[in-house]
Amino acid sequence: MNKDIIIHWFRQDLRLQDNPSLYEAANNGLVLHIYILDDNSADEHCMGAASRWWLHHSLQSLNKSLKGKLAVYVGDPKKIIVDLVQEHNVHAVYWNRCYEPWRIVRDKKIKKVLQAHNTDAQSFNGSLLWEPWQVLKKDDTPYKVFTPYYRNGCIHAAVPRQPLPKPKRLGLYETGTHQLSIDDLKLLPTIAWDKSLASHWKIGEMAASKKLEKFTANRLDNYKQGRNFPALNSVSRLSPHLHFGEISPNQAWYAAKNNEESDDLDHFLSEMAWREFSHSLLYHFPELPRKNLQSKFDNFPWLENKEYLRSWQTGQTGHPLVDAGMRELWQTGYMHNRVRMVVGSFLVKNLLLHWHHGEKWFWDCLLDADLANNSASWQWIAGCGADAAPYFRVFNPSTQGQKFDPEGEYTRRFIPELKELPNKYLFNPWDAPEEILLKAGVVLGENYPKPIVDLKSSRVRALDAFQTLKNQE
DNA sequence: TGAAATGTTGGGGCG
DNA sequence: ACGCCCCAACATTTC
Repeated sequence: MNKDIIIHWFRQDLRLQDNPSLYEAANNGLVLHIYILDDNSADEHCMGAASRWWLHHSLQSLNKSLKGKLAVYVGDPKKIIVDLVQEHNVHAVYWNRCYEPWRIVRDKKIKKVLQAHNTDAQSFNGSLLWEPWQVLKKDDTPYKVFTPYYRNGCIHAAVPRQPLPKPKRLGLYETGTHQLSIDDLKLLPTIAWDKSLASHWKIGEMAASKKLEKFTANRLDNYKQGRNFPALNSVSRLSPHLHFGEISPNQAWYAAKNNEESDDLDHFLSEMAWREFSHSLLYHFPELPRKNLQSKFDNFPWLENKEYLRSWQTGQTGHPLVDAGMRELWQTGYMHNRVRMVVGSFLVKNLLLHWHHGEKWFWDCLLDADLANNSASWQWIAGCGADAAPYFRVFNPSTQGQKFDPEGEYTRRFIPELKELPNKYLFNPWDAPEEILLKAGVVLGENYPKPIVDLKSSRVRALDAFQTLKNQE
């Protein structure tokens, strides 16, 4: 009978480096490394299909780093962990905190039960630079505006923890009775739609570290400007790695800081801080994923229109930059941030569909789907969030295309049917003279859709809808 | 981390 | 030389 066994429960921290819980566990005894797939606690925010695909591969990678000793389970974590504690004389269970409201509720219960079993249960900070309860205004209420949150709150809070090394020994303990394999979690899709995803991503801690290294070494110098141009390779694309914890924000923060000071560096750090801000909002406003933070939006006259929604989801709106973004999402599990804003604005404003529809679709399709970031960002673009874009800030997808994809490289990459169309009409093919369309082999309504809404009138319609809220509140 | 409408200014054409 | 108009370029306001 071994009294020194500690469980490290992997959750959104699928890495060995800079893992506070794992570090503590490995320094104090034999470690039983576990992962539990819990599909029943999250209600409508059960993990989406793209995320499950990523998770499968990330677990494979982690298991390899653990020499095949990662024990995986499916079901209720409370029952599974309590059973393990009793069967193996585990004296402590450690994990890194997650901030989804359903997880907070669940984990609190587990902590209580473990304490009742005289088992030490400890949680650590492995996913955020600052804990949401540490960055508060002077009156102890949470910040609702980003700039003071970051400039006053974060910067005056304690500096983020320096990354921890990988533990010297992993203390790999095996239960001996364990049966399930990662394949048994059935995370991969039954129809093989994931082939195109695979060609775009390398998954796992090693790949994440390399990507961070390359980003901070080569590309940070043009980040501030370059991040607006979806055709460029100027953004980090670290978001899925961060979401699954293949890399920690602390690692990214300090890797970036090791470069010389610059506007680009500052901008990258502030983008990292947006991630912190979203998590803080979700923590302090647990209804963020469903409920408008500005309640006057509860009466917004959203449309219900299945055709609109379907066209948006499949990248068939007839507005090239919107369609390019939506097809990028479908094909790669990712969308460039500039384009996320454009498609978001288009859904909520030009199509007048509820932001929940966008939030749901992104949740299912994005490899970096993250409850805090996704909810906060949709509320931001819809105008109903805490520090949101004003509702009347309607993006014009044609103008945005001309500004941020001037050569059409990004748009043509995902809409090959418009490949031959000259730049002048790439973002407004409906204005192109007949002979130019003919020459480019484009037949609107046949091989590329006619626009499902007119930009000018749909913008006016959106502003009118917004006006109806004016008298309230 | 908007875009369109409206206002202002200043240069050039022209009577 | 002058006033007038036009309009591009830029600034400000509004949604």
